[in-house]
Amino acid sequence: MPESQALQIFAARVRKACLKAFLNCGILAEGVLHIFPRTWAEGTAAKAYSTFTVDQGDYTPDIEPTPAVVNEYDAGKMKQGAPGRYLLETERKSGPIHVAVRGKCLAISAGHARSPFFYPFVAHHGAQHILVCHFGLEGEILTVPRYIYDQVIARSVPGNNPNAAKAERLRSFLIPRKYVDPGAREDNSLYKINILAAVVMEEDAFIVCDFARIMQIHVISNSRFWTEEDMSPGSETWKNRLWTRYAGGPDWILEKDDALAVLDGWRQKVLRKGTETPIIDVLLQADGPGGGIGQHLANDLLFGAAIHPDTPADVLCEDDELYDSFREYVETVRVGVGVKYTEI
DNA sequence: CTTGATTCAAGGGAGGGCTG
DNA sequence: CAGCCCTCCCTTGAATCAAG
Repeated sequence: MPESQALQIFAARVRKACLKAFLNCGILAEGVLHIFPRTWAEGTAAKAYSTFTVDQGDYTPDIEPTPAVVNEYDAGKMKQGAPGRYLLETERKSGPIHVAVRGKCLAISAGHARSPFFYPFVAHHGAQHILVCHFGLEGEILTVPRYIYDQVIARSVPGNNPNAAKAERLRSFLIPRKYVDPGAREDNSLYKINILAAVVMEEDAFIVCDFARIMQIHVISNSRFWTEEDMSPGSETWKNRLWTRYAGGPDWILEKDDALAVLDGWRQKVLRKGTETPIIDVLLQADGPGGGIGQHLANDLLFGAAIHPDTPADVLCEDDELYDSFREYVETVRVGVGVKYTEI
């Protein structure tokens, strides 16, 4: 699910569900962060690869001191003293969920946050972690009932890597047969799922999974509690910490003025230096004027703007009328092309 | 030498097509 | 029919190639 609009819709649904829960029960949905190093990629001799990175900030483990039982396979992949090891060794305290999206990246806060708006009289102590997801090729985030989540993570098996020793380290979780859809393949092999991390609530869990193990996750911790402000466009956290791990942005939906400025700057550069790269390829560059909108949305946008994807960038930039029509179309981009808020 | 453009590898499941 | 091979799915970033 590397698509901007799919993430925006997921985020909108989470916010709606949280608001509904608050209106019905008077509390915000709370969750804790689980990580599963046993499912993470480890790269090859020829190519280094790291699924996980962490920004510990000023967090200290004594904030969440309750010891946790560390799974042996997780411990094998994330050794004592490795960055982020504190996320394994102690129990997380639960806290309200906040969600933010920028381009193809999604961020979910979990654990011990207290919104000053909803909890004006509660002491603001404790820690919180934000899980930032970069979905890469085929990663996705799903919502599953908590009782199913508990069954699935209960048992891990060797993954499908042809190297048996490596498969032992790159593990998968076993999906109980009763949850396999009718019509799925009918052989005797195991049904597996790679859950890299999860935000776990009382009745549901958001699971971050990727059969190819190519997506990447980044955890940001803090000693002070996070706020909704931290997860909003323009905040210090938003600008300097939340999204710095992965290339991309400004977001065409949430940071439109900045995105248009980048687009205009890109045009000037093309006019000076010229490039025949097809506009579709330009939009797919994470650092380019598309800011990481993803392949499907880029094609949808060009279709909506009536511009052929293979149009050379200099043809688009040198024609005032063509460029202006494209720019005006970019200004109309909302939560997703062809998707109305009412459908969410 | 610099810059830009292109190629490649990383990952695992699914399904089509072929062979024994 | 089992088993195997091949292709598709699609992004990132390093490596390589090409042009100025």
